[in-house]
Amino acid sequence: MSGLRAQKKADKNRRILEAATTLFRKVGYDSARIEDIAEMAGVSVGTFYNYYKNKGDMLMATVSMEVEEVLAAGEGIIAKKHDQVASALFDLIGKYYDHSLTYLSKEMWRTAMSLSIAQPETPFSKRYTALDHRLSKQVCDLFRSLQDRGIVRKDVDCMALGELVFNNVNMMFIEFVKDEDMDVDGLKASVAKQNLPVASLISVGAH
Amino acid sequence: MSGLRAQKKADKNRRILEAATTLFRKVGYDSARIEDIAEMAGVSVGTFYNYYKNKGDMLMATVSMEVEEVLAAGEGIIAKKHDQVASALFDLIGKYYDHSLTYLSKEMWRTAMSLSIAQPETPFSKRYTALDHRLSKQVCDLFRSLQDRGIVRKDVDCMALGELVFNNVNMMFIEFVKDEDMDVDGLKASVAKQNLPVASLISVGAH
DNA sequence: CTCAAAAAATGAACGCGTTCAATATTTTTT
DNA sequence: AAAAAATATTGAACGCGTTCATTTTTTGAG
Repeated sequence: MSGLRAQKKADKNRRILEAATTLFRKVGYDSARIEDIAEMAGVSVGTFYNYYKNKGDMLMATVSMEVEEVLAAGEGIIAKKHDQVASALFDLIGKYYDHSLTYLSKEMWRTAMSLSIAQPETPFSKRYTALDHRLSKQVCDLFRSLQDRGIVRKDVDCMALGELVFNNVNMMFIEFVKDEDMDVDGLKASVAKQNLPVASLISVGAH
Repeated sequence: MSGLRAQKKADKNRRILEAATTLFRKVGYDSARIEDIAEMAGVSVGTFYNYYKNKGDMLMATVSMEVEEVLAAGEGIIAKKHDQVASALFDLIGKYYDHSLTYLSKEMWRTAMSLSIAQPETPFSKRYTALDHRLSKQVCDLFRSLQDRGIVRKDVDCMALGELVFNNVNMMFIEFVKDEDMDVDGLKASVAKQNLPVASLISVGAH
């Protein structure tokens, strides 16, 4: 039987991933030791490193899942027939933020962001950055969609503005995960306030 | 002589700081081992930890110096009599970026940012965040100053817009330090492009 | 079925940041 | 000036992520 090796491999992969995510959520990323993850998965420490390049790599699976789902949900929001810039932005960004803690804790987000900044040449960082860019592009797409439907002024550079707005969304999310006391509603309110001048200025018919 | 202890202390403090910054710049933050810093400063490893809480704390001294100088320079920019929003922003932000690599390398910036995100409860992170907020406030101040002088429309929320613009400046700086190939001019050009729609929309008399 | 090559698993050892009990130095008290 | 108290220094030891030489398991050819 030639599939025995592949089967064992898939099984171990699953067990390690399961053990890691369980422990990350239970005791936090930092306190979850590789030794513990390996033990819970029923493998040795060395085997862990056969399946994952390092501890941070384990996070990326979860981050990826999280962001992919958010991107899919975002497409649905963009397809809607919004009649206001501010509310369209609020919907899209709200979706991002609402979903953000589904699989990841604030501590896990902090670790992921921290890693992606500290070691930009790693696959981890590159994948993280790529996901960020897709989110950024989605905000641009929303502006363009609104512009096509006559909600946003024709003379606005949607790409530039989308990047600006998304970078603010992202930076505010960093502040959010840095502050254990801040809740999603507070975050959404702050960002909505920051977006308001922009929304009002680019709206057709305003002023 | 009662000052002997204080004198020795100050001397060691200076030697450690000097050794650390020298090594950080020479071999990079990660590769500079505490053991090496201690040896170069002529003290033991334990003594290093008597003077600095941890390795990251050593960075904060440098980051502080860097940002304090930038803030001072920023005040000068704000005091100028600008007649265009776009060019005023370009001046202020350009000053930030031009100064950014004076004392710190990209790697040191990455480490500092990474630490401030990963461990938000540490004094390091709190000081870093406080510096960020002062920079953000300065951008708001610039908008308000332009508004007072009739360059920016009266109905614009300068606070909200300043935060938005600064968060973009900050996020773009993160991308900059993550990419060893990107230069300051490229960074300034990208951010200028992102600011253009905003500058144009809030300018008095435009449209 | 046998055996050699390939693939995978293992855990002891390493590197480095950090801690802490023991030691040394300086200051204060008498 | 001697003893006691306060403060500073030290480096061996610890924790944990990561590596790697060795051992075990699986595979496919003869």
